[in-house]
Amino acid sequence: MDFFNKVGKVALGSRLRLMTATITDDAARIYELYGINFMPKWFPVFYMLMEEREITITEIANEIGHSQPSVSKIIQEMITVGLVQENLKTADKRRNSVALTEQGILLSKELKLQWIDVEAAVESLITESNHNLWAALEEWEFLLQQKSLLKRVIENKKIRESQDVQIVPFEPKYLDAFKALNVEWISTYFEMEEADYKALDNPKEYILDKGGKIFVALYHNEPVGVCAMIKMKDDTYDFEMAKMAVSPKAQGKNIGWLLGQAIVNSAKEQGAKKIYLESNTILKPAINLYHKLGFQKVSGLATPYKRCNIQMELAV
Amino acid sequence: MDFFNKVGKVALGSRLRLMTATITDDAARIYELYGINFMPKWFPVFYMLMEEREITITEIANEIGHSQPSVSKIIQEMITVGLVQENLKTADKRRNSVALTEQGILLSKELKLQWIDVEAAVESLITESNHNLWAALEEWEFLLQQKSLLKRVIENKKIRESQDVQIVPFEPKYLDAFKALNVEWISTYFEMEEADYKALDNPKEYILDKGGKIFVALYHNEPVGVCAMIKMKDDTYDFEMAKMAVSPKAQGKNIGWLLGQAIVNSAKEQGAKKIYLESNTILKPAINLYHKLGFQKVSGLATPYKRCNIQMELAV
DNA sequence: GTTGATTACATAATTAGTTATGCAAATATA
DNA sequence: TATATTTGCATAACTAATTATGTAATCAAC
Repeated sequence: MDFFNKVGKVALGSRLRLMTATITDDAARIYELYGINFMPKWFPVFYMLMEEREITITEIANEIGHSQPSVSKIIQEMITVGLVQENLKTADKRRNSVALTEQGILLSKELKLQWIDVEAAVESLITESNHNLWAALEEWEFLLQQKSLLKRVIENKKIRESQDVQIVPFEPKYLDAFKALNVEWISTYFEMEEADYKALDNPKEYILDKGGKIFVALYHNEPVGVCAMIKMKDDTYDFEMAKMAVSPKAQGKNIGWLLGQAIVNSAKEQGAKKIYLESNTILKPAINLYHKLGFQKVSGLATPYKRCNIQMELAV
Repeated sequence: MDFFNKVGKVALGSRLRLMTATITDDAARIYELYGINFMPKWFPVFYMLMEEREITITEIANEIGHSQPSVSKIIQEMITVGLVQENLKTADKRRNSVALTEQGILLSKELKLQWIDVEAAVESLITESNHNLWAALEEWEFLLQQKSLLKRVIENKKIRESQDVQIVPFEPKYLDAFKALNVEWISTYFEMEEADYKALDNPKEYILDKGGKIFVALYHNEPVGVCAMIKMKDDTYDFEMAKMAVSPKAQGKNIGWLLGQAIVNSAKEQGAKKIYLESNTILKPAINLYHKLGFQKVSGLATPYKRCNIQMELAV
């Protein structure tokens, strides 16, 4: 298809669909050719019955990767043409144990001959081709099980969008954003406290003038994330990472990571040894991010915040 | 899937179906992720509209390999959500020329970003894998267009079944079969003639004793095909190939070819130079077979048969 | 030993496509 | 130029799957 070369690999799904359709169409004609009264869609179920002699519907579904209702219907169809018998006595009355009838067993012998020919035809296609479709499918099943297409796309989205994110130092024009972004999440999960108002209303006095820094994340030149590093008077810690906030509208763009990295790098440049932070375990994505940045849990330090139930540190 | 390794390549269709399902399922979730109100199945149609600006439904269908009703429905769905407009004035009033609306064009810009991410994800899968699924699909589309799976299976069936066919020399016990098989086809297409009865009733006298031969094709030890080589008194030709008959029940097993080969080989062994035959052009498969065996059309020879309207020869 | 959760299955509703059919417009043909 | 054929499309009917839902049987936990 010329179409697919034009469109590119986004059309993988469509291309697969078409290939599937051509193959199954031919499959139907092949059964006709052999004069066998058999529907292609019965194949995987029938095959399981050939192998297992007696098996339940759910077992078949799990094995062949169909839904249970799908197998249920196929079994019913095969019962009406006399290939399968059901309700073989089992202890568990919910289970519907099914098996081939005499006629089914007879048919399986005919089918085996046909499958030899089909297998040979597919083999010949594989031999003729440079790219092994069968092997590719097997490999892709594995790769997609490891990490789904969705996950892979999310990753790529993050990377692409984080390229549009700029991390810049604080300027007075970001004063409102610094407060608003923090108030947004704090008041969603907790309550604003005295210490919050101090820092958010007077960042110059409480953060910058004391040797701290604030970074702002811009997405398309809009401030969508902020984070502060506050100079500590402590012996062990040089800076506290605090007031990190990312707008919900801009989530999934790696912004937290980029802000955290900016803080850590800046601390390094200033010769810091250790960074400290306080948080709450209900903020799972945040805790996750801190872990990724390298922070480790510590305990026992004094804090002015009620909402703090976890403390972490990072040796720069 | 363990199932597919157990079953083997007959299950290619099923395996493709499952892969298609997983990919399209994820595709739907990807659109959700980007907050785009767009159905995966719209994709190929929408893409064509992006490329072509104005295009008819049948044109789209042909290009993307869908049926026309499928495109028709998709277009209608996209019209109801305001992405597409229809019935742009054309000279030909049957045609329904469609195009993106302003809103559609706007959406296409969002979609392009998403497709970049999907393309990158597929690319990464291709890089991670040894077997290139995309390339395999392209190659298989080509190979199947050259020769469909059905045709390939038919070929394999012929080969397998012709292995069960034995070509043996005539024996008295095949006398009835020799006559019956010939009467069957002659009386279907023509009328039995004087010369037919002579040869079929007394093959010993009219064929074998004069230095000719008869071969019988056995399928599961049943005589299902016959063919005679009759010694000719002519200067140019050594033998006439005649009375070839294959039971309709045993067609498609290459039996004609095997009988013909037996005749040709036997003629060679006896040092023959040229073989002759008579036939009728309404027997297309037979004429085809003679061509494959190497026979060429000649003309102008006398014949006792009314039904003869083509004469052929083979230089051994 | 009752109650709640889980399991096995059937049935119903939905989905994304397909063929089949019908009709009007356009084209070919006698 | 009348008539037959072809084309473009919509609509209907069907297909092969899916999710959603309901129900009886079984298992688990107090």
